[in-house]
Amino acid sequence: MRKEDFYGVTTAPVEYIEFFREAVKYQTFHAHNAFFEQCMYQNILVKKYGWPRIPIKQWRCSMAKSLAYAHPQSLDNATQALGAMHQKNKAGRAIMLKLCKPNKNGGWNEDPEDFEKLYQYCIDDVAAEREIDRLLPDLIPQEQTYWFLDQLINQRGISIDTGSVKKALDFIHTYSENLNNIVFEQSGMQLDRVTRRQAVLDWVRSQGIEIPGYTKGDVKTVLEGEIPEAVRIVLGAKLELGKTSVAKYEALRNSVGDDGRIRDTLIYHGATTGRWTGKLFQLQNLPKSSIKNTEQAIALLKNQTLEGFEIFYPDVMGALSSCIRGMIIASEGCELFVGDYNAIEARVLFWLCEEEYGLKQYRDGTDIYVDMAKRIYGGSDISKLQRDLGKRAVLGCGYGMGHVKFAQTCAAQGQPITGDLAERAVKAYRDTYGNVCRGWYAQENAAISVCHTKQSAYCGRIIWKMDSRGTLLCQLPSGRCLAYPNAFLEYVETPWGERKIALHYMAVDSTTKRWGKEHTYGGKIIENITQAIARDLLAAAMLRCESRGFPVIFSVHDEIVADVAEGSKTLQEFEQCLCEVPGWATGAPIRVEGWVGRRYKK
DNA sequence: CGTTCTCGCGCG
DNA sequence: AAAGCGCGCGAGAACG
Repeated sequence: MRKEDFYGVTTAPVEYIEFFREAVKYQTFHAHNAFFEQCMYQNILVKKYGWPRIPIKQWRCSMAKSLAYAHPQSLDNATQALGAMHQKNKAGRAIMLKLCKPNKNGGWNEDPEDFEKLYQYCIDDVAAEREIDRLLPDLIPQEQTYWFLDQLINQRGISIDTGSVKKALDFIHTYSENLNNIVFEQSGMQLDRVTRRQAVLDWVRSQGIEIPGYTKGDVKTVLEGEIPEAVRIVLGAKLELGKTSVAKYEALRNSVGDDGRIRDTLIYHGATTGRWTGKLFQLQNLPKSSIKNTEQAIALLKNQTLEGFEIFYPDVMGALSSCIRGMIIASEGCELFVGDYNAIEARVLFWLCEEEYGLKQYRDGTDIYVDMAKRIYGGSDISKLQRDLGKRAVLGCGYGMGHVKFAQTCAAQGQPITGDLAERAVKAYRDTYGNVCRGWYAQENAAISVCHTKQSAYCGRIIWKMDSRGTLLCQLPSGRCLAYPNAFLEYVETPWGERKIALHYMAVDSTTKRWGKEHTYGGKIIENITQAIARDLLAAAMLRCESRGFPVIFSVHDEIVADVAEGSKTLQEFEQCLCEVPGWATGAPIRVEGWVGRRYKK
């Protein structure tokens, strides 16, 4: 970049450096997605041009603020949702992207008019960022601390076994090409690959076979029936190649840095409940391994040809999918310390609702799933399968699920049950943990009443209040608030056909990504709060880990992973660190299980 | 031809 | 009494 191109100002950069040297002593630096800004500042201005380093703690991020206030992530959508005066300059953004990429002839776009528009885009962006930073409430101090930790973790990155990733991609490409060739032959040259949903469905139906949709379940059901061999082969190929999980190897290859680490994969407060979400190589949905010895599979992946690998693992794609977690490895001279919170949400739910019987069970170490199974089945001799149903009830019925949905959920998880049994399970849960059910109605009523009166109110461990922008706030025991923007009351028709008042608010729809009207009810509110409290416990533990010599590399909702110098720490110290709870959570019955190893696994 | 929507997958 | 919830990404299909 020519020096006079810097924001269109022709003053010598040296003056800026002096200005920054002074400013860095006492100023904070604000940006929307400050991680990006930090990368550019550190790697270009500091490393190449000698500007002064800005410590993480002097950065602030309006994207983090927007997410924590249950508003959209992107600057564009956030300014729209807030009705800001300054909106994102979309045309300018298009120019920026154009100037970033080579043109068709491989040269660079150097149109001076485009540069003028680029400068204006930068100015507009700063105006929009300033305005929303002003409109949005600051993070509370505790959350600001968690955001600093988030930035540190995202900069630190995660060590990846890049050699094995490369080998797995070779296997995947060869194997899927072979399989697609077979599909091509078997379909009479009608289908070149099985990922074309509509084309495959049309073809299957043309073969006289009925198929409702193209989900794994739909395909499996059809495969169980009497069908032509060609259809069997094509649908079998769909199941093998339909594992989106294998695409994660591609994601890894595309996002790993030259030093073998992936960075910037966590989004602070990505979910409205405060949970971290993921991007690039999304860590929150890595498939669990379905094979016994993943270490062995990865060793074969390293040393064998595809043909050799296939002898040990005929389900090549399934085996590779099982190896993905193992691509995350400890850094040189380090070990992974991994800790998992046992049934964190069920425990937090009882604590939130002051459900004393459930709390006592967890404190006493009762097998709570067996206890629930006894109540459902009415016997005392509980089989493994019956305990499984008890577990599904304990983990699934805390947020108001009805028996029809419960039966569906069980079937989807491979344990189909009768409607009668589903009814008994739901009733058993509600009878046993009455305070949980009372919590649904209490929180819903409190939220609605505060929305109506605008006066703050306690409800158990929660405080509800309205802020000056009309956002309904749900203050958690940690002091953090969940936000329900533009809250208002309106009638809805319930699933059972009744008309009743419901809490409405604006939100980013998690599937459509659009800003729109939503409404909520007791079970959902309790779920939001429970998930949020579990996240607060996790965040507090991550911070403790960091300060006690367990450098955190990521977390997955109920699990913390640290990359620790070999021999410097014990597992017991780590588990102890995770088990502590902040003062606000005294009495929450937490249990942690940990392990140490060189490769990540589940 | 590039962007947006929809479906399907996998996790807690 | 009643209604589980929270995510992101890839690929294809639809749209402009």
